[in-house]
Amino acid sequence: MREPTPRQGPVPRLFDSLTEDQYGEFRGQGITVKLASGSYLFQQGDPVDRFYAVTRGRLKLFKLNEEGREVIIRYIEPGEITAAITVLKDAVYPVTAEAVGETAVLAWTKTSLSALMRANSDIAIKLLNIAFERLNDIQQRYLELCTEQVDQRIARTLLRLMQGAGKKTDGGIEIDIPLTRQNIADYSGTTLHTVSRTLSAWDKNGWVKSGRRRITITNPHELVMFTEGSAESRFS
Amino acid sequence: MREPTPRQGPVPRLFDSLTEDQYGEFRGQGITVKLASGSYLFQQGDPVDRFYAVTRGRLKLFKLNEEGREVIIRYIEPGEITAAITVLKDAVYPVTAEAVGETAVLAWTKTSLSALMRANSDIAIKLLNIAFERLNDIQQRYLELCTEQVDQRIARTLLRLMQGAGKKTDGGIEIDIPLTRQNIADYSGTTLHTVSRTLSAWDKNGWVKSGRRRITITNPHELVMFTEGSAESRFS
DNA sequence: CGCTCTATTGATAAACCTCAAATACAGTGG
DNA sequence: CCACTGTATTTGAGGTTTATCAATAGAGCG
Repeated sequence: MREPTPRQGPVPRLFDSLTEDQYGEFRGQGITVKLASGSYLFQQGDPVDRFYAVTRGRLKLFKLNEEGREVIIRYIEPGEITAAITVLKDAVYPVTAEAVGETAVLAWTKTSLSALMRANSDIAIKLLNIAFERLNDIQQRYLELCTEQVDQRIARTLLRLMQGAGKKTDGGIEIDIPLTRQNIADYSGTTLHTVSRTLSAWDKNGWVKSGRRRITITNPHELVMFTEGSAESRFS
Repeated sequence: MREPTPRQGPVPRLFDSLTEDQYGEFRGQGITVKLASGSYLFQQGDPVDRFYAVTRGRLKLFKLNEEGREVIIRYIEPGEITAAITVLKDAVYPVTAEAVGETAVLAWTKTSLSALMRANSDIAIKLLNIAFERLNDIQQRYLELCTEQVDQRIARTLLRLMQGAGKKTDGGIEIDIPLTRQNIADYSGTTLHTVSRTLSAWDKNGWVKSGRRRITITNPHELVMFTEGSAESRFS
């Protein structure tokens, strides 16, 4: 009995505990927003007003420092949510959300989510779970940034992107996001030049194939070995 | 009408929404654990079984990488909680918690916290708030680690420690935690040598006074300016 | 007073960034 | 189909930051 609105994407994991009726009703309260590639859903410093679930495309969440350098916090894939802090308090978004490719999101107001939380206590638990997962992820990456060399971090970045947006092709697993060298640098904590050099080396190695805004991981296993292997197996 | 158990420290902010009776009852279900300085409350990889609030002293939360390098995630001060993920699922601790100085914590079981959450729905909200705060904090530090130079990060580390554990003295604000240069390095993402050199310079500057395991910030204002000032005002 | 842990400081080296220039690529409009 | 344009990528050279290595000095403790 879902489908009071036409199906527009995966059901966000947040709503796993809802019945189809409950989800249908809640979904009906949300507004679909279509975003052109590169447009901002919200920006760092804006007052928080909505809570979002991505249904198509993806969002890049990033922070800018004072000098305008961009650091990518994470990509929000279809079925994932963002800006959940909306429910809790008046705040400002701590990050900017930019659409990567043609993207659609569902947007709900503060009040609508609060009502849902009151009606279904599992939602708060689920939100808490998601928050802890993200805390874990960023803490792990913080560790890596502190202790690992740049090529190891780039390898990890590719594997993470593969995890979230990998598409099996005959040549390997393609990362289904148009990514520039700069984007990968912003995700790995380095510069586009270093990323370019590293990918070139791995291209020759046969670990990845990459072109303009396109990366295919041809040998995920070696890449994993490289992230684990503590520096002895640096490529020659 | 609190005090079914003797008062042993501040009421954790998590419990703000409880009445004194409710808090008293819940507190009665917790067990006080005393920790000698340097002992571990739990370790990275242990199965999660308890949820804790610090009542005296403090906990250092850190992660170790494969080579044994330590990275400090945060300090848990009296009145703060940790290991809240306990309530949610079977997991392993993603960090190690070590007592810094003589430390006391209250420990509750999974079931006891779950019961409280069912009885008082504000607890889940409060937990969510705390999780978001910590997410924010680590994301901000992740940004800083990506974009700032080491002396700027050390300055920020000192200011953060001052915020959490600063004690006004006649000479300035003393950080009331015994910290080695290595500790500060582990919190700033650098080495003890670099920290030592930097603190020496700032000692000559008159910004801080530091000795063995002891740091006093004599000029917080200049230190703040330094974190904001984008590199032009590097000390001579 | 010797032992251990911590801190300081210098010298050296490595990793990586910055700057610069050339090249490749994908559209676009003629 | 092709030249044109803007963006993305590659690659080299050189410099800076910061880690590493090594040696010494100081502080606290039994």
